[in-house]
Amino acid sequence: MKFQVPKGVKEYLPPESAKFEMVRENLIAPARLANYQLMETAVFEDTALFTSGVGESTDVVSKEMYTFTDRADRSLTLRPEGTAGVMRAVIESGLDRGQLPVKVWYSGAFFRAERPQAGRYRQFYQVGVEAIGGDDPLIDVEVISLAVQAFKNLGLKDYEVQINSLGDKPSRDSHREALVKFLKEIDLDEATRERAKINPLRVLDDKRPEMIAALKNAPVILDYLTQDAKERYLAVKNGLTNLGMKYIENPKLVRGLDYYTHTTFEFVHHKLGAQSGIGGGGRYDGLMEKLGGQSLSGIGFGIGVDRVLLACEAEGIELSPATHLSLYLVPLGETARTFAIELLSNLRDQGIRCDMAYGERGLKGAMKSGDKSGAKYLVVVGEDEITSGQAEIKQMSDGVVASVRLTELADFLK
RNA sequence: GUGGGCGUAGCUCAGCUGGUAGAGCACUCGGUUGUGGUCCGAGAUGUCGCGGGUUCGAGCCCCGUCGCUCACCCCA
Repeated sequence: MKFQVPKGVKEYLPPESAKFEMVRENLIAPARLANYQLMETAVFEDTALFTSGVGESTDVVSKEMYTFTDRADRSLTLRPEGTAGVMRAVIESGLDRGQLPVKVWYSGAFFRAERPQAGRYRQFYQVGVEAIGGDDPLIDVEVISLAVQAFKNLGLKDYEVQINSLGDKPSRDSHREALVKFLKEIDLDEATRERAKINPLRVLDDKRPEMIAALKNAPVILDYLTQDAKERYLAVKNGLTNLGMKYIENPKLVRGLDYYTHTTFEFVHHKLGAQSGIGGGGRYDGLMEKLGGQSLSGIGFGIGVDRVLLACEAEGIELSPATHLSLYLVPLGETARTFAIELLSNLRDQGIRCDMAYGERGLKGAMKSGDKSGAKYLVVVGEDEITSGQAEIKQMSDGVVASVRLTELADFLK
């Protein structure tokens, strides 16, 4: 039996894994600077959390969940998204009874049982933030700006920020009424008619050219916003403009999860294939209450680490690891090997990144591995060096050699 | 769930109208008993995805199957 990685799971192995690490760190950094704190929540949850939180009618819940039964016959599901779990944990722990807003970030694997494709995996990685318990439109601005800042730090350019407002309940209700009426008058295929019945809003999201044409004059929610919703949307847009952030209004932007209200946004990259959304999110007033908590609003985003990595590659962005090996030791003989491992341990104690040639290899072979390790310096340690305490340290880039006392190696490398 | 493309060495791939399996890179050792990268030499590695069929003979043709991949749907 030859085992292989489960279908649709993308693994990151060295040396490419260094790029993944870089991307993830860059996505997290702006959130840390803005006082968001880490939240590490359950990877699997009670299935009902997602069916009621994310919404029965969504594709995610209706056909993409990894659901299983445990030994006590509980129905559990591998998390397909991050917000519901975070909300559950906040309510459960009472974090929302302290100072507001609660600002948290998370990073980890999520699971959806879809047919794999470029940039779409069954196990994928997201970095997300949530700001819970604050109605200030400036929080919406902050959340969007965190993502934009992260993209900027990475050097991403060829993408756009799309925004829309889904309004509050009264806005949605009157728009829904108009939309249903509109949809009744045009020709729809079976699947779309079905979707229209469950959640007409999502019909607008159709990307097929003929549907886009048919929906050209469909009522858009922006025309049905209540005064209040309109003002709040305007405040968000003004906030973005004040920060010098470019965005494109997309009145048909409807996100795939049911809990969104008011501000919604999506980051779309231009050089990816069909899966061009590198992140997205929005406001979710009402979600917490629906999950059994108090009535607090919230807003957050999820950014796909896998897709941002692909986007960086598509733009030709160099993602080299920030730190590399500074010293490589080549021991000659058994005594030297024992000496070397001890020396390594001391150096690492002082924060030096170092490695050595293990095994009994010829000098040439050991030098070669030193070369490939990418270390900045190399030191050969044999009987002579151990007795004299003096060694030659070689700079690998140009072969220049200097003399150094072994006891002063750490200082030399710092 | 539906459709297209592709499965040959660790990796990237070649392999003619069917004739008995190859290159480059990487790896190990040596040329140089204590100094890498270049060069030269040597070595190791394959159930040609799997199963069946046609044939004297199949990596190549046919059928099935599994996997990967891209796209639809949808999303990170």
